[in-house]
Amino acid sequence: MEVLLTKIPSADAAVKQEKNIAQSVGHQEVYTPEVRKITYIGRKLLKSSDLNSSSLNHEDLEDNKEVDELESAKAEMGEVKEENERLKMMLEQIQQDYKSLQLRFFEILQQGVAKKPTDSSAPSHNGEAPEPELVSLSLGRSSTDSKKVEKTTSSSKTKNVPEIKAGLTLGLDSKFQLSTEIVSNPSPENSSEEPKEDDAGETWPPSKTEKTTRNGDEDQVTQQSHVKRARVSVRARCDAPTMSDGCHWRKYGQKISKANPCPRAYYRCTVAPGCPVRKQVQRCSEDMSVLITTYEGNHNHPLPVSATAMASTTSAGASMLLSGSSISQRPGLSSTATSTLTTELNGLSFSLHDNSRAGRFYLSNFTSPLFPTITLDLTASPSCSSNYFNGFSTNFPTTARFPSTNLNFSSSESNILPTVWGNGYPAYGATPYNQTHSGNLNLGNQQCLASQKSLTETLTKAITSDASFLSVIADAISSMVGSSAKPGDQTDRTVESFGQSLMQAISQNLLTQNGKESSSAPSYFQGLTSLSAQTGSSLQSSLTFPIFNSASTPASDDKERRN
DNA sequence: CGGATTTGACCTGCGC
DNA sequence: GCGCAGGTCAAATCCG
Repeated sequence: MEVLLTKIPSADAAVKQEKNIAQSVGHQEVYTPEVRKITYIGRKLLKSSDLNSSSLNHEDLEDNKEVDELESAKAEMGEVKEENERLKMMLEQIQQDYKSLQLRFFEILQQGVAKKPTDSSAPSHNGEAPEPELVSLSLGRSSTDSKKVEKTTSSSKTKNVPEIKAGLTLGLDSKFQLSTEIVSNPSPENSSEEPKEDDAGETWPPSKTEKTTRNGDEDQVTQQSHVKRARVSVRARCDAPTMSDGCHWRKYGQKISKANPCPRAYYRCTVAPGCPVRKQVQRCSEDMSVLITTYEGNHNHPLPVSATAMASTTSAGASMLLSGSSISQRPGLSSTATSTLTTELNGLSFSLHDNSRAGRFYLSNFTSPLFPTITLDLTASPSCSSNYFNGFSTNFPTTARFPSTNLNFSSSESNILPTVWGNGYPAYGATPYNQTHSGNLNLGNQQCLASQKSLTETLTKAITSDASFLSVIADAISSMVGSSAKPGDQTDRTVESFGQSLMQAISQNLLTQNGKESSSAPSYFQGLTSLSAQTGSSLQSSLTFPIFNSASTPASDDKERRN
């Protein structure tokens, strides 16, 4: 009987320990092999205790064994607890770093755009252009490269060079040229619903109908919403007449603009009647292989799966743009000198440029100056990266009212995206861009060149072959930009951990957008996972990236070129 | 025959 | 007020 009395409490203790382990582990959300081991031991003890309770003829040796196992289990439990504490502290540290970095990022942004109110006030009287902002967030591009681009851009144009307040380009240094122009009107407050426009069904632009049906006050409101409407542009190398974005479009007009000899086609979303979303498609005058697509408006209907990625991209881009605009209007912030902040994250160079004195201007030359435009530039080739800036800068309207933000997702692999967004049209693998693949990975750290190249390739593939990933990046940046900044934070590690912040934001957006979908993860995502794992981010491996492949491709390109 | 595209006309905003 | 440019409309046309 004594044996039974001693064994039963030990079994109870094992059960209690197992429960405690489960509770503590569940609370910490950390499941280590040690925990599983202890749990297994506890179950084992409980099982043996049940057996012993039924048969009272076991020896004391077995009892001593169990006691020893229990002791060891207790010791392991203590270790696990300590490890959990360490992990918890690490998590807190990472969160603090992320927050501080985010705050620092916004400080830099605000410093970059703070000069705008003081500068734009005086020159506006002289008819000069208000200075748009260009926030530069460069992936895989060293600061010197960025400066070089800026230098070439600014040097090539000395007259009509409005200043850039701040530049944010997210690019992989490469020769691959892909960019798209998306126009979207979702201001943060209007992105979900735009009663005045979307509810009306047909609203873009509302000038005609509203003028006849609304009074003056409503016109003011309309004008305000009109001003609020943001455009997101994406430039892409594409031989197809239009870029596949998953939606169905109907062409309703075509015009030849003054600045671009290539005709501009106007499309209207026909997925649902009354959808206010329009898009403009125009080829780059400098490089006919570059297709510039401009989206504007919010879909008032459920989107096909293949169209959600681009829609989220436009929405995120527009949100980012509008967020930046609001920041730029903050008063009381002193201007800062041109600065370039660069950090290297696992071989990727994150550059933050403040071009407040760089004297550059970035605005789409074919989008109306009435609309704030964000350009997602995935190109870095001579014709559409540096020349892209030059070309636009020379054609910028001098009365631009809104800042333009450029996101440069450059890639050296020029053959990736066209095969995806170009509806399987022949890729640009034969172009010289491919030959400059690794030579332009100017990441600033020769020691990590191999890993840099591999990571750059991974990200490049992800960005260029899948617009969903692009949207994730846009969302990530949007979330970072859209957050409120708090002054007075530490500045030492902010730049250094900026890349971590970005990657965390990307990871979070990845999980948010794709976490519930399951499919085989693309190879580039595996690379991203490893990249993110090294930066303290957590990624899951079961993500899916829908590819644009179902959109209509109006066969009007030849006819357009005829005109 | 129905849907999509073309294309000239028209509207609107802006600068001079 | 006029001219210009961007954007849209709608009849004509094309195409599967």
